[in-house]
Amino acid sequence: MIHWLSVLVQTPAHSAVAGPLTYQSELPLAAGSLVRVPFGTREVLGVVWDTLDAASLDRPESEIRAITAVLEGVAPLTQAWRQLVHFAASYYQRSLGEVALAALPPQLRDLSAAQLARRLKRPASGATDNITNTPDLIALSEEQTRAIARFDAETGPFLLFGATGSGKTEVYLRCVQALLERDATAQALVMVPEINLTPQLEALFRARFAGRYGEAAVVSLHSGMTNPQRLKSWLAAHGGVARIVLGTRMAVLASLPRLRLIVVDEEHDPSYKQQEGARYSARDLAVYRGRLEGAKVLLGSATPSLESWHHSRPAAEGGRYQRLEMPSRIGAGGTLPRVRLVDMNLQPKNTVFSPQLLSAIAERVARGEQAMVFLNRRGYAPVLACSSCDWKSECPHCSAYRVFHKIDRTLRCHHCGFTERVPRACPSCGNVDIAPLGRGTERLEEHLAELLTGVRRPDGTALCIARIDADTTRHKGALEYQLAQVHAGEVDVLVGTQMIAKGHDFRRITLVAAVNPDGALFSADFRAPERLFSLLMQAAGRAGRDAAQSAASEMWIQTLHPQHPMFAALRRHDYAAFAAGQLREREQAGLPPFSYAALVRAEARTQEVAQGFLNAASAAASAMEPPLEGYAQVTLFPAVPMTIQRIANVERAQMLIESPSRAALQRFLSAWHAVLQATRQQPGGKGLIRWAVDVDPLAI
DNA sequence: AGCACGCCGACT
DNA sequence: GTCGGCGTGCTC
Repeated sequence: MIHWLSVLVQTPAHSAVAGPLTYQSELPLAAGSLVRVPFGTREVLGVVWDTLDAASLDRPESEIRAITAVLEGVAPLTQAWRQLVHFAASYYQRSLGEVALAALPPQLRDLSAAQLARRLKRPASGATDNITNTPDLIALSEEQTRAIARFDAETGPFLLFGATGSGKTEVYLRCVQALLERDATAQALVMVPEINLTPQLEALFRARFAGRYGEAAVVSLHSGMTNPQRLKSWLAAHGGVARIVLGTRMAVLASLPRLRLIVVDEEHDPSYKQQEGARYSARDLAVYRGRLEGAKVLLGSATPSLESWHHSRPAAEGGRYQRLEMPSRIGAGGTLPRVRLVDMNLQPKNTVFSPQLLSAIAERVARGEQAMVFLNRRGYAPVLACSSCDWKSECPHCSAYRVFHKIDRTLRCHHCGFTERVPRACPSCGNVDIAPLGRGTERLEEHLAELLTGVRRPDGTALCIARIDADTTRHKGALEYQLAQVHAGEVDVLVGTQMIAKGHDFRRITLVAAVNPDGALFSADFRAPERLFSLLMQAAGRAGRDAAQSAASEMWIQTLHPQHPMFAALRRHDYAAFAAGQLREREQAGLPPFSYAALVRAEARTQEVAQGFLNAASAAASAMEPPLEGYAQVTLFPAVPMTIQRIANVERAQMLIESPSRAALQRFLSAWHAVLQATRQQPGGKGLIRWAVDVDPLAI
């Protein structure tokens, strides 16, 4: 007997074969089964999406090919997982096949059925050496106890609003622990924003749970792992062996048949939004998945996203999340670092380090303490310029300057990667006097070393300055090595980008400084103040984590706008006041979370083609009779060049679509999809390289 | 997206 | 005479 199946394969987002494909099989196969199918000249991995009856076939039976193999030994994916994939694909306007296949480990796609069978035969190493000691637990603070009690009693979703150092991680651990003890098969998913943060998280969870549940019970899932490791973790999660899955945003789509708890740490972090392919928000999908699968969702942050904060307002005002508050730092009487603003208007122009800040740093070093200096710009100088003509180090392929990296004397484009040796003389006029403009971490480190020469540690030895950014941590293990040096006290002053602001616990740092954060204050991006506030709060949180020192720790901010209301809120560590102000502004301006937005992006050789395509698709939508679903409730703006207009010789344009109704925006986008696709075939789409929709974009 | 087919320049 | 450049077109 022949069985007809609809099967998802990895089809391109906007091609003609975006939907499930029809295959035949001699064996009946359940939805969710993994199969290998012939596809053109290749054989690819497929997910059985549905079973079909002969009457509903949309093409002649003779044209339908048979599946090649079934991946036996891998249980079919659950209905809940398929529903999640369906939601993600439709909400973010991508094909089912793209989302489903991207959620599976890459090696599963590459391995033939026979190879996989061989892999599965290998016994899982580290057989569960059960029933060892439970580590001694430290006493919880009153705030932690209360948060956990409410978490147990209520259904959520929860927003754990906890100051840096208030012990959010311990709350996650206890919530996971309670779940695993209560339910012998339950699984928990714990997400962090960055790969860098997974090793320390894994160590923590292992120490707490491996003794009782075995080494195999804790697995990680992130893109920094090798393909065999990822496959192994994925299979452990899919098979229910892994009880705790730790990972980055991609983990939200992992197969977890017994999922009962999802933790999203640092939920405000922009890294949770995927920036290519299916541009999903792992935080938002976590909330959706929790509701779908009956898993509790716990979002945690000291500076929540305004969206989550708004959702956690009192239920009487329409809030949907339960807010759990932990305002106090553990130990040291709960003191948060003192925030000091330096008015740079009172300094000579182009001062990098004010004398006050310098002497404060020197003082700390002399006392044997550590200081940390932030600048969100790597390299030596963002631009190199000729002093006699108007030559600047523009990238020939992008509308951006190439950054001067002194260490290897190169000009590097941070967008397309184009790298050249620094020219000896100005390429335009031959003048040999070409000079760096502005400063990055490399130059900051150099400058600081000059300014602090002569400063000694308590033992009389010279001070040591180190830098941590994407350039110094390119090699595997480099970050860990550098962090260890800081922890060991070999480093007195640490210079770096936001990489060092996130998550790492530095016990002896008592001073944190942001030397030039002003750029974000008046940025065109409406989320810039939110990001800056969060970054500065997080940075401040690095200072004085050691209870004995936190009373004396300081956060220094040099700014030309000391009267800006954001700094007033920061000074009081008053996120609530800052958020209230921002939300008021957003409401008045009709911005998220009070409206919903999507962007359509287009790429072409010329700006005219890219914008022309978008405007043509927009015009086509407005000419539809009857109007497209939801059209009356959306606003389409004219196409504009993107902030970085050209990258790698590709011109980029975008169009904003806005609506007060999320549902209307959704309906419109799905209806408009076909119009966009048709526009591409018409003269208006000639020369278009690609287009894509970004729902709930981070920046507009 | 792959991977074919298809039609024009510099190599053994 | 081939190897190979990437332009267009298809994949149940």
